[in-house]
Amino acid sequence: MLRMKCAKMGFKSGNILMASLLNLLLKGPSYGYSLVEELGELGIDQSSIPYAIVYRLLRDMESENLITSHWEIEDSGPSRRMYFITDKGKKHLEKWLVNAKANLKIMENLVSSIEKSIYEEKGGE
Amino acid sequence: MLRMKCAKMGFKSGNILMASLLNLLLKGPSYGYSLVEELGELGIDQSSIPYAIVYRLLRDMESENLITSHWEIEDSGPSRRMYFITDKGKKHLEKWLVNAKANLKIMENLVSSIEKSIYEEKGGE
DNA sequence: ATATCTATTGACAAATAGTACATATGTGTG
DNA sequence: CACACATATGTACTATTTGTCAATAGATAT
Repeated sequence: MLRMKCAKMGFKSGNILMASLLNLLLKGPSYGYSLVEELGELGIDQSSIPYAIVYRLLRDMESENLITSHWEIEDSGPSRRMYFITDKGKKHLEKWLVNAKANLKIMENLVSSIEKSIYEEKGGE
Repeated sequence: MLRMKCAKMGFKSGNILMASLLNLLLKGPSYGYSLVEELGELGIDQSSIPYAIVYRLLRDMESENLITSHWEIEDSGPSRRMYFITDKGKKHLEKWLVNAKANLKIMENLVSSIEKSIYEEKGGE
């Protein structure tokens, strides 16, 4: 708990960004640039997600065989590296989900414990 | 969102461990070795919390004035560095709480979105 | 004596995240 | 045409954070 230790799931698995990307790719293949925008459409402050970080993460995920890619040459505009989720990626996401749900409960407990402490500390009771 | 970027709260603030420690110190002063055990009593796998990490974090927190400390010489056993939460530490914990609650909602949304995707992917509908 | 428990710390290594810049194609505009 | 701009990816470097290992030291038990 506590640190959402990555080692336990292996490979940057505590990473929420990775889970979000796998989630998007589960809905269909996509590429780096677009994925950042898709995240933005989900109400996430896009400026907080540098492209370089997403690109790197995608490459790391590919080297872990969670996704695969190939070049897609466009008639207009630069080529895109299209990514596809693999079976391993799907399983990984499912495992992440189980872990995340457990972490959520821990966080909820911590939050309510802190709320109680603060209330009591302020002379509630 | 997504990365629970520490920079936003400043100083390792995404750290759940830190919040847990501040929470314990809000209930009363304590010292490193004991704090690890207190965390253990909360059902947390103690082996996942190396002492070195807690000790370091406490020192970092002190250098940020979230806590203060002084040596307490025991009649029996080695001396202990007793930590006390400061007003700044209390305020910090309150701010952390607000942020954590927001992050919880984001995580909940992500989790339910992933659950939905997986369900549909598996031929639910 | 020497092993074990309590208690803290320092030094180093590994993992993760962030910044800054480089590259290249295509489109629109003056 | 020259230039800016949007699309698209990547590399190199830096900084931060986390994890591991060993050292130290007093007290207690065998």
